[in-house]
Amino acid sequence: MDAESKPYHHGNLRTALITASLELIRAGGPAGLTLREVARRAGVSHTAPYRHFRDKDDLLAAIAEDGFLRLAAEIRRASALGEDPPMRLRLAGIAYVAFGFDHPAEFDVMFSVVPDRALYPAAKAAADEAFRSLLALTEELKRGGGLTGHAPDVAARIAWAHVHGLAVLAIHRQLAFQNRQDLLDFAGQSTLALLAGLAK
Amino acid sequence: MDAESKPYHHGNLRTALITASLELIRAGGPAGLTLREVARRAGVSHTAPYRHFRDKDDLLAAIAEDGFLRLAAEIRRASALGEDPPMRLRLAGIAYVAFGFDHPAEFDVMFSVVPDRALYPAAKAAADEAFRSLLALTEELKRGGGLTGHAPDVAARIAWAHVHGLAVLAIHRQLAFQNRQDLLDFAGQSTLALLAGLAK
DNA sequence: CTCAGATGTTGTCACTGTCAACATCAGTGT
DNA sequence: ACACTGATGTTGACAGTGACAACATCTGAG
Repeated sequence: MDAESKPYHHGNLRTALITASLELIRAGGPAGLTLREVARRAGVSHTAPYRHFRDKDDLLAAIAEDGFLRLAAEIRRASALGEDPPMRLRLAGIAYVAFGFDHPAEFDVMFSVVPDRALYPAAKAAADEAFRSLLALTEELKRGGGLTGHAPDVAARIAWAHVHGLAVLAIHRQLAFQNRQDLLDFAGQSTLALLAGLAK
Repeated sequence: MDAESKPYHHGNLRTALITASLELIRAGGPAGLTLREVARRAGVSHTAPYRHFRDKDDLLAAIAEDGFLRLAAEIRRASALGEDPPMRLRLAGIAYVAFGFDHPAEFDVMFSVVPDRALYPAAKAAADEAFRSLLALTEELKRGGGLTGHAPDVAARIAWAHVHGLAVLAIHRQLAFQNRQDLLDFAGQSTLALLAGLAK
């Protein structure tokens, strides 16, 4: 085929659809996402997406899954740079907030758009993996003596809620930060305070 | 008019529309909200809502405003029961989480559905009032010596993010609580740890 | 080299948000 | 007492949407 003619098959539609979806959500929020517009951007007919996703929610679940996998990777990457357990947990928390700030569209989809995660096992599994990355760090903290009075899984949920709230509020501009660095500095302070409290 | 005939004017449409909207969101999430279905439930034609709300977002903003006002009231009510500043702040935090758990539909709308709060001054004012209720408590905490190393407004934002994350994750069933009381107990533990950290 | 399954298209349907034009009512000024 | 004006509600229309069914095209396993 020459450069002008389009092949009947796209070749990489599924990925292209996810990419286009993220663009749309970034531009107009979750409400700005339209299967037909997604198809248009991928240069494909308005029902082509149904060959790759059962319905709109299924597409959102795929985006969420992808997001969780990348979040988990990001947490592990960042925490590995820390020199002791408290520092590793803090770096993980800051990475979480940074991920939310850097990928607000994915983040929104990951936590609020998908209706019932139980219906989307792949997305659920990815979310669980992200949580386990955090849990591993509180378990390590416990062993290192930096955690008294709380079980590691309790501490993991506390820490998760903490950074999650920060990320959500920052994304929706409730916290009036000027820039990314201000937010991350704030996350650093905030997680430090929480760690002090968890240590006793 | 007798009981069967409908008057031409509804009499209390605005309120009825908000009530019906909340029912719909509770049942089917924000995506389940449809202006036409709302109108149907209020027993009114499909364009009647436009006499009370500029468009769908305007209706959502009204729901958000109402929610923030009730949240602020709830925070003040609960915190007034505490005997010292740390306890008052803790009770406020628990009340925040309880509000999210008890009114998940409103909560969702308040924080994620309204696209740009700046366009809806009434909703923004209500949100600011809720935040000020929290800020008053951290200022009091500072005066009482329960807050070192952070300015009251920083502490207020940290506390807000903390309980907000808890509420959001609980609403979306990420935290696997069996019931309301488990969640509130958890919020109690969690805010205690944070307060300890903020005290130094 | 065939042909079955995977991938993409056309056409259609019920439903949605919104607008314009019109109908009815409630209350105020005289 | 009463007319009239603004507030409230209705009818009808339009373009855009998610989803389905029927059909077209391609690809690779045997």
